[in-house]
Amino acid sequence: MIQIDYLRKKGHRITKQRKLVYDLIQKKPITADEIHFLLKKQGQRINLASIYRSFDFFITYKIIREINFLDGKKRYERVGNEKHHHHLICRICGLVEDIILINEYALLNEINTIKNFAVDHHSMEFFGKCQNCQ
Amino acid sequence: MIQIDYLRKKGHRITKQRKLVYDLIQKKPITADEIHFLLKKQGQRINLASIYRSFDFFITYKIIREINFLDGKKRYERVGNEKHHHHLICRICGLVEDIILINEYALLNEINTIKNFAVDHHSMEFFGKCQNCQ
DNA sequence: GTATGTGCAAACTTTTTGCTTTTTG
DNA sequence: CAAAAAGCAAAAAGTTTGCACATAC
Repeated sequence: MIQIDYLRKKGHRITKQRKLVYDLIQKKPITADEIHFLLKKQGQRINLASIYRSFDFFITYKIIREINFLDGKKRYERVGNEKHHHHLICRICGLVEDIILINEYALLNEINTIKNFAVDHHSMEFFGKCQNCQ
Repeated sequence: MIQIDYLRKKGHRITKQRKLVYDLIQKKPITADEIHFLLKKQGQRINLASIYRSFDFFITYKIIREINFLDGKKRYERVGNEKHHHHLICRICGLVEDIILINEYALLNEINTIKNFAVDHHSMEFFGKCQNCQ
């Protein structure tokens, strides 16, 4: 709730809709449409436009970020305190697993120094078959 | 022209439009709209729908692949014989530079063995400031 | 109470599809 | 010439926006 309290202190209102969106994004990367569908099923009153506006809002505060799994939809995931991670996306069952890479530092260093490119954000997605689906 | 000849032998027609799309994708990652705009400017007769259908066609033969720079548009790039590469995307000038990573093998090995996830494709994009824009 | 945020409807952007006409081989 | 691909127009997805109404604080 630390993030939510912070936003409130900043003078923003934590509406029921924002909270619902926030809570769902905590669980796993999700699209606007998935959020809309899930909440409607639960009988919640929420509009797609509000979901998109919530995204903008949370992105501004770096509470969520956009990611893309090459399926034509934008997905959003939480930005927590945890180490920057990436995704394993199973083509069979659709499972999305977070992964933290031991060799990542070497990689970023390689880019920053050898290429002299100042990286401020990066994304890595790995597509294939998960343990269960192989 | 090896790829083009291969397609012809497969019984496909290499139309003027397909060739135009093919040639542009050879140069750099590009969107449907950019291709359309460029070709129209050159006075070529080509329809957006045909561009999208060319994409599907070339993707089927793994001659191009889809990539995503988180700007809401799908981009396509050539799949050549060159080593699998990734992208440095400058937020200032929009430059896209290909990069081949020394430490990539270690990374993929890490995923395949430690996570037991069979990677068949992956994408990495690095956002930031290029040498000139820093 | 009032400013901020939501709902709704319409617009906009990107991509896809059905059908007719054109063109490649 | 016949099959394959392109053009055109309309539709489908996904996302954004203006404005009236609702609500968090």
